[in-house]
Amino acid sequence: MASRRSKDAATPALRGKSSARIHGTIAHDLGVAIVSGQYKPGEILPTEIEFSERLKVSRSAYREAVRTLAAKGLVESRPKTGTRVTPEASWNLLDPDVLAWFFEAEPSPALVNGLFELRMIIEPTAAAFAAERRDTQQLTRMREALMRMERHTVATAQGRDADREFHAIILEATGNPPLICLASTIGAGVHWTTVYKARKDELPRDPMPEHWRVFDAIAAGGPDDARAAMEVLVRSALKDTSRALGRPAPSRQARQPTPAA
Amino acid sequence: MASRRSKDAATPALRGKSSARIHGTIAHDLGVAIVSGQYKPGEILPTEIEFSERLKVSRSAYREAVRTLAAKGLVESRPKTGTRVTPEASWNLLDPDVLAWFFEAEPSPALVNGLFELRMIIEPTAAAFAAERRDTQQLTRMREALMRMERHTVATAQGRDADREFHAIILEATGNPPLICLASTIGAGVHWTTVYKARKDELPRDPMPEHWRVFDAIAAGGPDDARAAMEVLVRSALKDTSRALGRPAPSRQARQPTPAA
DNA sequence: CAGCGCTATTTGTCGGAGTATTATTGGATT
DNA sequence: AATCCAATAATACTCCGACAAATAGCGCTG
Repeated sequence: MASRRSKDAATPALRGKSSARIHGTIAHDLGVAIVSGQYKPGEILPTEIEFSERLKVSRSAYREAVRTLAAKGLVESRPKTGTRVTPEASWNLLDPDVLAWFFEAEPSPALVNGLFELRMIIEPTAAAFAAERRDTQQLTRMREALMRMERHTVATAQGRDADREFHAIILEATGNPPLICLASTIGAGVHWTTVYKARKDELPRDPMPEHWRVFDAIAAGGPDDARAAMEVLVRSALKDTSRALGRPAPSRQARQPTPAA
Repeated sequence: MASRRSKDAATPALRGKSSARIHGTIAHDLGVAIVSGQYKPGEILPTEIEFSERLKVSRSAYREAVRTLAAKGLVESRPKTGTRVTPEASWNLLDPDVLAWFFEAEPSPALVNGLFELRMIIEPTAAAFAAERRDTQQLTRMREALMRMERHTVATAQGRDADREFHAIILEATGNPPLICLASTIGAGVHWTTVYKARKDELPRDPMPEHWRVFDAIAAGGPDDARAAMEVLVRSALKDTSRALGRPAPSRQARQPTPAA
């Protein structure tokens, strides 16, 4: 797939954040190209001079983009050798940007399945911790998030945001810094739950009762109840999506890394 | 051959390992300064020109270092405003470098405690998955790691490396990409288990029997046994260190009911 | 008082020149 | 023949100086 930034700087969709900068867009585009397999692990990118000229940007901007990717473990630069795509094992999957880049294309079933397993591992215990440690303000924010989710439904972007926020506040309420950092990872799993469910079922089951049960248990300060309620929630989410995952996704055959001149 | 690891921590000019590049050392030093609280969240760094001159490096090199830190969520740069240290919530704690920077100074008890809780959450289930999914080669590597750990003991750096490797192979054997990425995080927890244990107990308990029991269960393909054995292992590690941390062990059974109304 | 354009400041981008590092090669040595 | 070592060449790394773009804050204007 050719890069969308042709010779003329069209600046199509504004990413909203700081991606307006050139080094940011290069990092984004190159990052997506790498995680989508367009550049494979072990492969060596063109030299800085050649690639920056091809992209019509200065070497400085290109180098800063590569520095960003190197910080996330996607590439490794050394003199004489060049800049090489690192093996997937060293990619920092937990980085919010890397995860987002994965989901910009259709993510691999292994990754989506891994995220669900991670939810199953993390969230019940996190809910139990949250039941013991949450403060009243967090409780209020959880309630508001669920009410927003109920009002907008998960069919809308606002409803899905509220869903993610509810799960994020639970992690925040654990007071555990590493767990809090997993919010974006868990959030990605939560998001794709609804995507797969909407794709598969014409009449999706209402997710609100399960969510309210988790909330009630956390509000009541019952860690065991919270754990059980969250287990039910995640398990049903897993069930909703496992069939969608069992079926092979629309196959996209291996494409050559055509260096479109 | 083994002469490369003459890392002197007190050599400002000579950074060990592969970060001989200037932008790498600047990123490292600034990163450590930030996570250790020398620059606090919300604070604005000196301008690029001033800081790069103070550090006696070019603006380009300094900018690349900042780009690395921004990729890890530690800072945020905007024209006119400058480069600001972001709130801790947006720091990517799961990034191996960030975690290492934390541990270069004495990490906060909240972080260390959080890592142990994370181990408690992740590792038992990971061991169960590993018992079902490991291949024979991974089994061999686990055995070799444990034998190295036994030979060198955790009093040596080699023994501790072998310990971390054993836990990493278990995560790898789950086949779950996000879990595999957590290896460095879990590894940090494993490492600090031994540090705190050595600091507290004059005659540390032998960790090998527990490790071998986990291995045997994984080798036998018994997920429930593996989970139980790993729970014993992590729980005793948690017990060893909770006193050193000066916090009551967060065992949820012994935990008192919620103080919140 | 509110809105709005101006300005100053800071990061962002650019091009070029020279340096440091290192994979490779080929020759000298054993 | 195999091994070691020095020269080589390719590449990223560093530095410099200038200009462009963005924007927070201020002062002007209505």
